Amino acid sequence: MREGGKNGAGRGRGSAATLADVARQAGVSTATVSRFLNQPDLVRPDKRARVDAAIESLGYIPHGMARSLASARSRMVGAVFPRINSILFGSFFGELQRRLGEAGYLLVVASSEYAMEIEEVQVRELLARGVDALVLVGHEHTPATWRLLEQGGIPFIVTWTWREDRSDIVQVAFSNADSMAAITEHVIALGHRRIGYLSGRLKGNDRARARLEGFRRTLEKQGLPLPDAAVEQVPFDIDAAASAFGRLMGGKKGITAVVCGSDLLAMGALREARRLGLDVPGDVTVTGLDDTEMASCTGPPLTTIRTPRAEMATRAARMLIGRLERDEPLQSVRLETQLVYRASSGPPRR
Amino acid sequence: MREGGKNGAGRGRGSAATLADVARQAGVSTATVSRFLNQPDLVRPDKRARVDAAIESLGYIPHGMARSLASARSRMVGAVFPRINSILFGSFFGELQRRLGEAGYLLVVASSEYAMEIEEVQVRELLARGVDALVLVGHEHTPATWRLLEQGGIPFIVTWTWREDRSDIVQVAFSNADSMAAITEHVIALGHRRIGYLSGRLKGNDRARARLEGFRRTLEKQGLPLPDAAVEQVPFDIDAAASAFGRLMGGKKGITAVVCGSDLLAMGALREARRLGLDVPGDVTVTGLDDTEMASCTGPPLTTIRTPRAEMATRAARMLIGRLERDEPLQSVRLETQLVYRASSGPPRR
DNA sequence: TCGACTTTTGAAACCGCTTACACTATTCTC
DNA sequence: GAGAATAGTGTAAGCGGTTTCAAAAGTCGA
Repeated sequence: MREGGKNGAGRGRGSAATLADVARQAGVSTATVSRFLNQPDLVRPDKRARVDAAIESLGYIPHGMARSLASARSRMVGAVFPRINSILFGSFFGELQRRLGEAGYLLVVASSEYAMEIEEVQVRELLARGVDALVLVGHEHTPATWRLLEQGGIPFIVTWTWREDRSDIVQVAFSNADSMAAITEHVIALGHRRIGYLSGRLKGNDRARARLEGFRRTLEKQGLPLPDAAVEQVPFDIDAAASAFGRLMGGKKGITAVVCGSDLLAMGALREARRLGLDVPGDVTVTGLDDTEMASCTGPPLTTIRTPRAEMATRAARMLIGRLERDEPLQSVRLETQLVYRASSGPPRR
Repeated sequence: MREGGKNGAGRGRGSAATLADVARQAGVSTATVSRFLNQPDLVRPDKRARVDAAIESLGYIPHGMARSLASARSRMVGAVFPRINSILFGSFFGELQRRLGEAGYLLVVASSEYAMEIEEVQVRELLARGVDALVLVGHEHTPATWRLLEQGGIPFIVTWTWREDRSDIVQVAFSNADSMAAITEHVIALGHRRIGYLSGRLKGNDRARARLEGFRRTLEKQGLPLPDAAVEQVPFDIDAAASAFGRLMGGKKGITAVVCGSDLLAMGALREARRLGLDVPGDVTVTGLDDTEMASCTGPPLTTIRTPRAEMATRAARMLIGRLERDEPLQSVRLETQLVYRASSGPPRR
């Protein structure tokens, strides 16, 4: 360890090397070091080498915050999800993180716990942190949140809920209503006539609302009845779904199929069916929506709809990067979903 | 290309109000506004009101980066997980985020994809971003990573893998080996003698290695054989697990139980068992480890070990906050796990 | 070798906020 | 009511980079 420095000072305890230290050591100006870091081609090879060596020898790590402050770009992208610890958003978010990471961006997440007021706080927080862009789930946000987005002056993308009528908003999403309609048609085509619906909480969740609407629309179109008692609304939670399923099957409603608003709810339903000794799909058909990783592992494997989570993430990330790096325009994309027919659905036994 | 470009255009938040604007509008100095933001009690009520009004009327949002730069604290905590999009880490991470968020900290995550070199880059990146603390998974990291942690000068916590011999490191974790030993004992107690093991990749994953070791240790202790062919190692992936399970059950190895390194792998095993027409647990017992949310929904419900993910997160968050806010010392905590006996395990048929 | 250009550089002005320090108002003590 | 102690405020120096601007260095054709 050499101690030959001019002043001897500068190497405090926690004080890491700064760009100025590097400049001094390399015998160049701070501007040159900065250029070396950001646009190496602007620096002549010989100095480049000197700076490189200095950085190496000092173990210099650029100070991100200082950098952001000076350049007005944080290279962070914010995302607010209803819940982070769900397989659903997890797979989306993991992919998003990966793609952004490849381009040198950091993903910063917050979870709103399905509450719009919390979301508002989170958006404000992320904006304050200086994220360069924002990814949101759904179109439902408080007026204040919209205002923040507007004033924030940064690009943002709405995912997960496609709305035909929002051409003013950049969306990378799929139609929840159409997806649910598709699986409902499948169930009807199998011959079911008395169909129950198990939904997640509708409040603050336009995905859930759109799905229920898709279900209703389809039943109506086919002239099938939907008694109020055939719709259950519960928190997104396996246990809650299980007991709701019990309620749907109880009484003498004669329900032969339960369409669930998501895979998670369907899992709760399947578990309860097993507990009640009901055969699926013999006694009752159960369907999900999402096609999560474990949909193929339930007992029985779940008929569901595959939603393009990874693709949403990839597209959103690519678009955002294009916008941030090369000022390319953002453009809405509607993605498609697909029915995955497994063993949990079948014709009613009658 | 737009003329005048870099200079006037004001990218980012462009014309957002600054603290100086607020000060001017309120007729006080910037120092006072800053105090108002950070230690309101130091400001007299009348000025406090004026500043408050000014902030409100200007829609002022403090500039996080400038703040961090000046105060040398970012109020961000970094975390590097092997994979983000897994239920496993998701539940941990969601809780962590919540707890930290409550205290005004932002969680920034990166995923290493189970590769130590990537992890190293991520740690460097997070450090560069100025996180105030770091949460890691496992004890296995590259030498350079350890060096970074050392030099980084910020507190960090290792989670998920308890190691008795690392009293120098702050851990909030459980023993993977002991957990696996416990479930293996359960399987042996049921009467199984020829037991297969389905493991995730061992490289760069000390959790997986510890689990395998716990399994081996228990078999040995009981004097049971473990032919090489009875151990399969695959990527963490349901499909891979499924086919590995097929290989274990193929041939005439006479295996009556397959102990899996994680719930995810067990799900793959169950799926394949169903496909092969094997009855679980009649023909073969299958166990997991983690007790993920859907372990109760597989067919049949999975016997597994509950790992304290939420508690790890809570504790880690609390400790870190205590350290960061009140300079309290960090202290290792060993958490316990618990066998959850469900329907996928039972005595061998014969 | 000289002048017209084209790179490369360094000095210095910020970026927006925190905070040490000095100073002025208040409150307290006797 | 004077002097000491305390509370509240403003000034200005950073924090560690980026970027503008003009000067310095290098290139090239004649």
